[in-house]
Amino acid sequence: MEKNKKEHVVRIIKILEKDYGHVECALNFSSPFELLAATILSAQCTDERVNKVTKDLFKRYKNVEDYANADILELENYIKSAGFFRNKAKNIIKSAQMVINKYNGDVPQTMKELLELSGVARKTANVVLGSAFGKSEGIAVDTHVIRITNLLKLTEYDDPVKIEKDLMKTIPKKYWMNFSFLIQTLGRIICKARNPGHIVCPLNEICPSSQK
DNA sequence: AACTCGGGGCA
DNA sequence: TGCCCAGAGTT
Repeated sequence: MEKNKKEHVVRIIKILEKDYGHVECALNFSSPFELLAATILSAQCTDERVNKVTKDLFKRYKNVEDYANADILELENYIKSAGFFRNKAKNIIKSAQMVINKYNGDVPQTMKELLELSGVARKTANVVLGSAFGKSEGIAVDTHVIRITNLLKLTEYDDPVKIEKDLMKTIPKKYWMNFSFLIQTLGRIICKARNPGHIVCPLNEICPSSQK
């Protein structure tokens, strides 16, 4: 029973990997702090918009010190189109200062420590742990994951904490990071919140919610 | 549990 | 032009 559920999820992952690959992160970054900043920016914002913003942002600010010493109004201006820019600018600067003061400039690599940074909750921490360090402690659950795992009947709740626990039981650990990436990609391109593209969906043979 | 924080995309 | 989308923090 439990074994069948695992095989079913792995089958879903394999199908999505054929279309969307193994990149394991939708955000562009070249250092752990850049990924942290990009992931803080991705709250309530699409990854495409974040990548547009970080293109210039990462040219202006080169390292953790640059963010820690940033003028908040200037930083706000760079990230404006990511939304909630006042909160996010404050959070990025505060997190940079904490990384320097508490961790000697290195982004911490545990869930417990990451959650203490500002602008970082479980979703962001899971993305950073998985994509920057390959040290997943959980599964990044965003609205795409909630919507799509419920459609697939892998989960049956709206509570992200409950969903993450359920998924951690059924998904083998080595797939944890890529699972979120693949579901988010599917959600962005095909299985949208409004008007899901059942006809062109690579999962339409498997998905209980797909009309045949 | 409810509220706040902004901007972009689409009808 | 108004509605919907996408997380974290505070009260």
